[in-house]
Amino acid sequence: MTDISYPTKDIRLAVDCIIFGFSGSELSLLLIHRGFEPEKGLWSLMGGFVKDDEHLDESPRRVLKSLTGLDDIYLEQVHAFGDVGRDPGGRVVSLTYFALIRKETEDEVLLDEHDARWFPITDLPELIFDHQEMVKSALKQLILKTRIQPIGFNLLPEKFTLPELQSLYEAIYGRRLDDRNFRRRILSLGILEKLEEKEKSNSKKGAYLFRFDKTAYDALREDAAKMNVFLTLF
Amino acid sequence: MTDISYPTKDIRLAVDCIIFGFSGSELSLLLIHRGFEPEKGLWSLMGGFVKDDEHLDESPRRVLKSLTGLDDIYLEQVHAFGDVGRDPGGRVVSLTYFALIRKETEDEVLLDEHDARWFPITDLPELIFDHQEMVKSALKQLILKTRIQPIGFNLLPEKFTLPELQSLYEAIYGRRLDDRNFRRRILSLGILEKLEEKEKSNSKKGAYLFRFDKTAYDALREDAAKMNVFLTLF
DNA sequence: GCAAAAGTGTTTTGTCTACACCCATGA
DNA sequence: TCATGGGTGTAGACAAAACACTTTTGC
Repeated sequence: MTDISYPTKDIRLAVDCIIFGFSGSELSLLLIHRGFEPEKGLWSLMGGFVKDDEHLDESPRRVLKSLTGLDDIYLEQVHAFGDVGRDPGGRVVSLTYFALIRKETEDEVLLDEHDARWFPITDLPELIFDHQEMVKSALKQLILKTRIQPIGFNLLPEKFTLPELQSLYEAIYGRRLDDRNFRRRILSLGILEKLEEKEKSNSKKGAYLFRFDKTAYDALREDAAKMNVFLTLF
Repeated sequence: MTDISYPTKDIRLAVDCIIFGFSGSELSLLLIHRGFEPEKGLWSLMGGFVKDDEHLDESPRRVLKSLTGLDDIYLEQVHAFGDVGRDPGGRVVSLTYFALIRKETEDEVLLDEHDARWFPITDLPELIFDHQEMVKSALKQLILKTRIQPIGFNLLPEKFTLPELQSLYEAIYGRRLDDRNFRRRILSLGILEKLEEKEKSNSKKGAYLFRFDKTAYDALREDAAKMNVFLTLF
């Protein structure tokens, strides 16, 4: 939350966004520099108050649009934080959402205006209030969800290489994966469409580009649902 | 939510509890009969408004205490529901919590006073507002969580038999499990302490009682955490 | 021709599945 | 003695883990 007015003594409802991005081999978070008291100078999640006539899930969309210029962001509600006194300005209950965005699609000018910066998830600055805890729970949810739903693709360009995809999983899970096993596993699911093109910016040989095949995934998921069985992607 | 007053035009924050219980071989939900308009005569989740100076997680505890007389209930926050117009009485954002309680520990008199009744999860009555959706998401979370954390024990007495435990998992997952495989798997984790006593109410031979061994589980979980690896219970 | 990343296969190990019979006891 | 639920073992299928070398090509 960045809004500094706390008009009533009643509970106010805010949203805070944990914005994940990925590039190279690093998972990172978009944070904004807090230019006012309290806790001026620290960093915080992007947030805002929920409007009276606004659908809950619209609220983070509006906030993200204002920060990045982007629509169509993958968003998932994480948790409501409501300790009395968590926000020194009054009783604010904050709903957190994590967002997955494709870095380099965001609007640099808007980011600058908000004094926003990307930080590697492994090296975050000090955050205001309970935002550290919010990040932690969002990351946990991202990890769990990634295992069972193909949401990671929202962090990659539409076309991506297998080494890129592997790096992403490694960044999310925080551990190295065996390339051969990774390939075999992810390809065996049949949810990746191999393209003819190669991406040559990372190597001389070039790596084949793939695209996520939503239709194939939906079929896979339906099969699993029919048998009341758990689907694990990786 | 059962409170019928909506004092302001601003967003009000409520909690609704999805109360799971287990007995025999059935997972069930505790619902209350709605005695006033709108939607009088239907059934609803137990709920209430969050108080101005109340810690969020305290709110469902208070609500549950008033309904069942119980403290020390396993509670987990699920999701915030905030469609504009989801509650015809005003803008109410409702936070849902699922609760796991040991049936037969609850206070019958209080339940009667609230016109509360247990319903099998497979055969629920019509619910008010979006409570159906709330139940669905809570059940989904229960299923997912059960796989990776030993929360099911909160639905069983402290001492339980393996057939009981298996029935519980079957009820939660909604499918039959092989007894031999179930036993092998759950025992191999080493998180159950076998007692000398037998429980004879379900069979002539009697089944050994077990107790959840939290210490062993914590050690197991820590090992998994160290290796950044996923822990699956069943 | 060499450095750097992409791509490929096999063996071993362990885990999950499927499946059928004996045991203990109260009635 | 029989009906009922509790308890056990094994073989085969499958999936995961471990592991090393070849390919391509820009420089």
